[in-house]
Amino acid sequence: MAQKFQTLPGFRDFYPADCAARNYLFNVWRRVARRYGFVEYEGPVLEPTDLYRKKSGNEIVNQLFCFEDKGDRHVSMRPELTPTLARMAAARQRDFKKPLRWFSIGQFFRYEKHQKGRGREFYQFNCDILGEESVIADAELMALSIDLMLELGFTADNFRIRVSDRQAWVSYALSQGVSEDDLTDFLQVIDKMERTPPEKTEEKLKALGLSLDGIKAFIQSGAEASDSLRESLANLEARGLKEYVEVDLSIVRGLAYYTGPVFEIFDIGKGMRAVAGGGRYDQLIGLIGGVEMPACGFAMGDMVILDLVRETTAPAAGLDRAIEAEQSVDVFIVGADPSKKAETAQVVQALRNEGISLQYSFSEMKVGKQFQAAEQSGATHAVIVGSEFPEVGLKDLSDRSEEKIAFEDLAATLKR
RNA sequence: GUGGCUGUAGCUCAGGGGUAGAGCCCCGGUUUGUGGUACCGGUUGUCGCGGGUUCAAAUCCCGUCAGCCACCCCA
Repeated sequence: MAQKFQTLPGFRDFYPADCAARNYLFNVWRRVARRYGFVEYEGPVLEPTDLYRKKSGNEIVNQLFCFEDKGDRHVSMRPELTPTLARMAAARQRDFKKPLRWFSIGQFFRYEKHQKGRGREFYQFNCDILGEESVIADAELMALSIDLMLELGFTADNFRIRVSDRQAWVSYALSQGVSEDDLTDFLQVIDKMERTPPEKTEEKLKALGLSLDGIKAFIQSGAEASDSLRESLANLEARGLKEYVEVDLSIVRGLAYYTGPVFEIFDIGKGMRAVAGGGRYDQLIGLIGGVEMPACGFAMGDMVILDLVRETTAPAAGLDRAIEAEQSVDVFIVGADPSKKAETAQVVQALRNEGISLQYSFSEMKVGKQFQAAEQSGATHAVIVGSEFPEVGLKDLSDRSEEKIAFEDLAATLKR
């Protein structure tokens, strides 16, 4: 009895339809990034574990795919790209004109329990602007993330980008007498406020010398709370993107390293899942790479967004079309005369040389079967190579019309 | 890490102590140069794995592994 193998927990097989879906998403990511003038880069999949310790502390090691290599090095499959980006940008920062507009599409690994929208292996689109202090850079990333959603077929009915400003909270807290050392704790309370009972939040705020009412009033103040929010909002409005944007100061994002505007894209509806998120992190490159450089960026993973695409009618239709197109050919060659095998091969290669994608049957098959296969191949046309060669039949598979045509005119006719 | 649900054909699932089932998919055929429908036929299972109870276990019990979902976390 053969041993049965299956994928490791949290890992996925990509059958052709899955790969087609993934490619569709990658193409959208890449197309929109290019439209914004971003250039693609990539880093190693395996990095020293310390690279991630430095940024996020020791607890993070629990969620890393880490091990010792044969040279006794402590290494990790990358759980994210930002530390790699910080290292790369810092190492050769003099080589590039500022600001850098870099994006990347890659695979990441986290040793976590597998559940909906989350695996141990996933793909992520990362998009960062480095060496730019202007809040217009933040707005540019927000606009880009909105365009990703629109490009996938979503509308204002499906999603919102919720924007906030960590700096506004820091200023508020300091003005209320919160000490520098308590800032991280304070931001965490705000971050968890939505899913924590009010009494508990109140209790924690009291310990910091704050009141829940005061916090609520501050959240109510919205964009008035921050100059950079007002500015980025005005920019997005000028772009005609206002309907997608919502100021929500309750968003601060879990990560400690954000220093300014932060944003998340949420689906509208019961789930309210975050499909993308990011913000400004002006200290991180200095911390990791030793070169002070302001920066902002965001990321979008493949799992939640593809779930959402599949659950939403118009985007799902676009995805399905792409999946079908990727698995189809233009033409199917029907061999109607077994004695014309050489001629069939000649036709096959001649058309492919013209850039036409095609399939044909490798083994002898009844003509009826071949048309069935042609149907399933997604081809729009069938070319029948038979005893009349070099005259061939060109059949339009959708309306079943057929014409006789000289082989030498075939490619040109098909490319019309 | 914690909890709930589920594991039967490639897929979706029914059956619930006594001969292993359906639909879909796949393959072949319906008289040999024309396809989507229809009809006929065919392949596929240690009923997740291990143990226990029983004359008898896919079925009941225990364990284990895996999957899904939620919590935690989310770079």
